[in-house]
Amino acid sequence: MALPRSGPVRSEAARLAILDAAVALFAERGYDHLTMEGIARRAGVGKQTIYRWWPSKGDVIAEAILEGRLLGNRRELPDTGDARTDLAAWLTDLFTLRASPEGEGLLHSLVAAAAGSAETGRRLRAEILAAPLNERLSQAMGGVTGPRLDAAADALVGAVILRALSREEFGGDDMLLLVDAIVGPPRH
Amino acid sequence: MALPRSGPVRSEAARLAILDAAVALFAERGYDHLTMEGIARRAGVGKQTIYRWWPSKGDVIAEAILEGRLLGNRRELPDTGDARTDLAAWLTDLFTLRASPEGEGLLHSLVAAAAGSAETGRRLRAEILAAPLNERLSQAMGGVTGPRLDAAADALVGAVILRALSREEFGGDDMLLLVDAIVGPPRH
Amino acid sequence: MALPRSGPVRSEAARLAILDAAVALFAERGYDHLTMEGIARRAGVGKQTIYRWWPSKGDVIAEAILEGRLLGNRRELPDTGDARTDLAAWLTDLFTLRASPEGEGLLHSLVAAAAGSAETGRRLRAEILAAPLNERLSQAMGGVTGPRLDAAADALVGAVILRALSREEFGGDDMLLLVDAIVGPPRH
Amino acid sequence: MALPRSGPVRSEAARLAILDAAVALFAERGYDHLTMEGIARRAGVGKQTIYRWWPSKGDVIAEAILEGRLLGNRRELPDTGDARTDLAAWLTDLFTLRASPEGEGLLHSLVAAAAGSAETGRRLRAEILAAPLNERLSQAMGGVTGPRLDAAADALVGAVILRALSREEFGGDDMLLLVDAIVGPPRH
DNA sequence: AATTAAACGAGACGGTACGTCTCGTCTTATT
DNA sequence: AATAAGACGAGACGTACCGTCTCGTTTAATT
Repeated sequence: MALPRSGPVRSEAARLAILDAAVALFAERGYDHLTMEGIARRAGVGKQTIYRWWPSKGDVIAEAILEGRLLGNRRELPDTGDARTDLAAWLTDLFTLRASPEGEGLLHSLVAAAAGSAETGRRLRAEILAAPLNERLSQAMGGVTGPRLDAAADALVGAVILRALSREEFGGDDMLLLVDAIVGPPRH
Repeated sequence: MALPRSGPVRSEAARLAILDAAVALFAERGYDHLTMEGIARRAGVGKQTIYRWWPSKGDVIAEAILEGRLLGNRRELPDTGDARTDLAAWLTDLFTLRASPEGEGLLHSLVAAAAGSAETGRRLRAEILAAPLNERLSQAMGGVTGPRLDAAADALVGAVILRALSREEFGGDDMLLLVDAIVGPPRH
Repeated sequence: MALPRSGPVRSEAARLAILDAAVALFAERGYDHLTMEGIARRAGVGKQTIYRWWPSKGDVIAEAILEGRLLGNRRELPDTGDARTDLAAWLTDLFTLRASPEGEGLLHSLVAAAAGSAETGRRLRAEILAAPLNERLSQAMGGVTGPRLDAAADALVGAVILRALSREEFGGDDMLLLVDAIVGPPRH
Repeated sequence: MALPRSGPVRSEAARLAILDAAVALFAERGYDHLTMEGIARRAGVGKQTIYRWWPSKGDVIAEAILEGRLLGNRRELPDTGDARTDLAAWLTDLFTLRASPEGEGLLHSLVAAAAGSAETGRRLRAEILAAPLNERLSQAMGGVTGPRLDAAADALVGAVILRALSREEFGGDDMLLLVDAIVGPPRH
């Protein structure tokens, strides 16, 4: 039971303004040009109001991910009936996140954020590996679940991240190859 | 034809002192506490001497990786005769890189460096996925080479990186499961 | 005619807690480390309770002076029969106010408070130049009163303040010399 | 003998810009609205450049006083032949320093600065009590010098400061009375 | 007794300034 | 010409207070 306390209550308007500002700046300039001061300025908020609720910029971003503000609808897989091509298409979409107009690319920024903040790391993986992927992947692998499925999901997404980090190109054929390597070759 | 030039030539002593200092600070405090100023101080070198030869701290680290100063002998796989357990052991070793005494863990720092610097990203993957891994993996997969082998290598290493980023635990059994998922189940 | 009003009246307990806290912090850390927030914290009082009754920290201190909490019994002169040495002793006592264990010295703090707040300035002079000094000084000067006496009193106290501000030393002999300069030389 | 050092030398342009800015802001807004940040902004200088050479705003102001930028020609006494009226006129001029267009008055600010900074206190007294006053005062008192003269000078200036602090009015007649009290009555 | 309204404690809010740290550039004297 | 040293303008860091503004609770005088 929470002990009641008098006094003003946390301002939801400020919270939203901060997350909005953080997301906008993150998209525009990337994670490591993101500053607490910049967020406060853009949000029209005192710095202390950010520090009061989040210990670091990483945790602000983590909360934004949790609310689905950074990945948008990228979490949902297409459904053409062919799980193999659906998975490849979704991975390609994830991969191309890395190229954003200015800044270092959203995917690199997410990875940088994850590297710097435990909470962001946890949430990023949880978001990306959300239900839709697991479900479809499980189907494609003949109903596998548990650690075996987790390993496959991590391998799929991890490979994409690794190639994005290395600035390797990754064509549609490569993506199909990757899916096959993990899901198994197409059955005739 | 090289145009002749008078005056002193680049100081190898300074170059080494800078790389040594960068590596030491990187290991002690992690990538994002690493500063140009700190490197110069520790190396006993003017800041300009760093800026003259490297555009950013990411590129200093990239050169250190290239010279094998950051991963040490972690590039070499054990050889017990059983490729499956050798690969799992090597991946576990890579994964445990993430826990360093202080700072954020070497693996997180390497990932942060890779996210922030194209050159570091390229070199990091090239280093980790060096010949030893490819060779052994190829053997374990029955002589596969080319894009098919690359996909498997990326999946293996990518999965480890993703779990490290998410601060997920990753036991020896999980690692074997992962290897099996990609290499294929153990043949009797 | 006061318009009648329901509701609680001003809390004397809060008023005293605030003045106590202000005096304690003033003595410990000096006028310019004194903060409204610190007073509220120490007094166990909401900030608004201070702002409701005083417009600034200077006015809180002014009220504390008015109630004799800052100068204590320093307002009273010794009485040895010899007005000349009594005055010198009292001035020396005032001067040594300037050396307090920590902080900038009570006298400097009082002067800073007076410089920053009109009300404090008025009260400080009124307090220091209170009846006892005027009476004794008048006697020593052969019954002079009015502007002539005021000028002498201001000269005496002002000289001490000026030397305190300049961190000049001021020995007992100097103090006698000062008294003589204003009161006139000792009559045989 | 100073040990030789390579590297850039202190920028005189920056030093002057800082002192100019400090003096301007001091005059416009008073000592306690004076901020390091404001000085840096106005001077077009990094904050570190101020902190590199002065530990506090008090010391910046102290240096400005030392260079005669704050009191201007107020240090010089008029010379009408009558020392008594010259002294009174000069004291009146000093007193009216306290009324500046906006802010708290230059004299209050100087006193606040002196209360907060030992160096400023020392320099302020040295500046105000400079040679011209001492010389004229000595003449008016029949050639007195040494501690006896110092006491008189401190009494004169101290009385003016005390009345300024207390926001007491101080007319020309009062000033003559003060001079007489210390210098002695006019000889016929 | 019930109503009403202000005083209270607590503390969140948008701000400003603090003093420190690092950035990348520029200026010295030395080698 | 490259170096070690480090001053410079710039600006972010995380903290401390400012003065204002809710909150929910407590306390009186008025109904």
